[in-house]
Amino acid sequence: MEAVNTKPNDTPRSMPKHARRRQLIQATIKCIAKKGLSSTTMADVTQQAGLSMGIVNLHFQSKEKLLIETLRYISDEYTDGLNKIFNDKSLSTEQKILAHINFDFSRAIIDRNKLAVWFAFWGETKSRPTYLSICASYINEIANNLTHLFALLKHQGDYSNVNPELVCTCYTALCDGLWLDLLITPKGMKPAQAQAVAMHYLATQFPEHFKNETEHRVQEISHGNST
Amino acid sequence: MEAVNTKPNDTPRSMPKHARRRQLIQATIKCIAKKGLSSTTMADVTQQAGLSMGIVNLHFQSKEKLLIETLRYISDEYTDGLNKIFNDKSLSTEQKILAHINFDFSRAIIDRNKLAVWFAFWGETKSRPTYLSICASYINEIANNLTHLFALLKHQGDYSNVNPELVCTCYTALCDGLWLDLLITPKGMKPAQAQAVAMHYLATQFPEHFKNETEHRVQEISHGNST
DNA sequence: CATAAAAATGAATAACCATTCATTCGGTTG
DNA sequence: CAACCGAATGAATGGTTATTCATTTTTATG
Repeated sequence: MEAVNTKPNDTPRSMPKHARRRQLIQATIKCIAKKGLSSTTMADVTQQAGLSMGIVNLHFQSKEKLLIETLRYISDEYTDGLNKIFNDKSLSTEQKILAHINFDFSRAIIDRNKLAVWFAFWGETKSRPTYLSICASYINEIANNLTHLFALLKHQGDYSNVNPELVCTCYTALCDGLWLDLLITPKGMKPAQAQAVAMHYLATQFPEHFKNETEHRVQEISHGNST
Repeated sequence: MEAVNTKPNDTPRSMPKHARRRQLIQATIKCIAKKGLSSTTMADVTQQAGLSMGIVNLHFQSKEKLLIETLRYISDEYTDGLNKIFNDKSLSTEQKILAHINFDFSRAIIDRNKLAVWFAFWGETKSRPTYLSICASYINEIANNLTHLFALLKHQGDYSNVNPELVCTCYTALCDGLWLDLLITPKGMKPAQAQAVAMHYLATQFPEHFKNETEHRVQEISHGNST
């Protein structure tokens, strides 16, 4: 009964399998961010993890499978986080949507390392059916949940001509596009700004709920405004 | 043995240099779409072009330079097309914005081969300063033009609380996000639909100008709507 | 403590790939 | 037509890289 601790201690020869796999996946993310997907090698990944060459094949069989698991990892992290919000019974519809925005632009998610990984994989979906199907499935899941939230909100105000599906498509695309801004112009676009932009759109659809929220956010950020 | 050529006429030993370069760039785009950036090889590209191995180094010195020129090619094609619109004196502000939407989702631009290329390069910007700077520069140029158009439109209606910069950021991000939808869910999202979504956002900001335009577009596409 | 099982190592291997350059080809010129 | 020259070729080269596996290290068991 040696209660050897499961603490973030460095390389206790034997971590549980899934932990070692996770360590390698995290190293992969760092490498893709640092060198790009196209020039990330096994040697890079194992070195980044502080382990030896053969370790990836031991745990993942092949490089390709490591990459697939890496995509699945960030995609699961993302959907799990969102599902916690969607399933939280203590939150109102409005609060869930606010929580979505906060989550979508939270540190853990829009960390530029991970953004680079997202885009790298998106860029390969056309040639790798496996990547495509992983992406397609999380996209559908989230779209269903969001559409449902917007449909609920529609009946909590004077929103008779809101089209929940359309709003979901628009809002989702907007968030993805803001991720691109965060990746490409990190100096020019801050997470809080991105959030304000997303909120600004929601306010156009659900002014009774989000108008005030929007105005103070946008004001904090942009100084040149209405005349 | 299929050397799918861009030109009707095959390989007249000596094309003008720039034409040969363009041929190789187009082959590169096809290869990136077909195999992904990370496993596109020189052999792939030259074979796709129906030419011999050494040809890329002859015309571009290195693979890396070929890739840079490929990014520059699609980025120039994009900005040139938009600049033609922005500089067209026969178009009103409103017409320019409509032309932007049409262009942004026109066949030539949202061809899925090219979308795959865009995302592949975006995914590498974090590790390649050259890619980043090419992207940053076209993004800025377009943002300036669009912001200007929105600022002009603001004074052609009752739009006193429109913030042109904010609208530009939002609209641009939205368009990029819609590109992602077109890339990843090609079966689920058609170009015309993407246009309708973008238009829908513009109508929230400039209803006097785009409201009608939007309604008929959205109706054509989505059937479940307002109640 | 001895032994077995599991995990990890990293040198060796084989496949792959960008680049080079001596040679060939095709068009042009005088 | 002959001589020339830039364009194009593609076999050869040398550097990388994913994968393997015999060996070593660590943990678990009795």
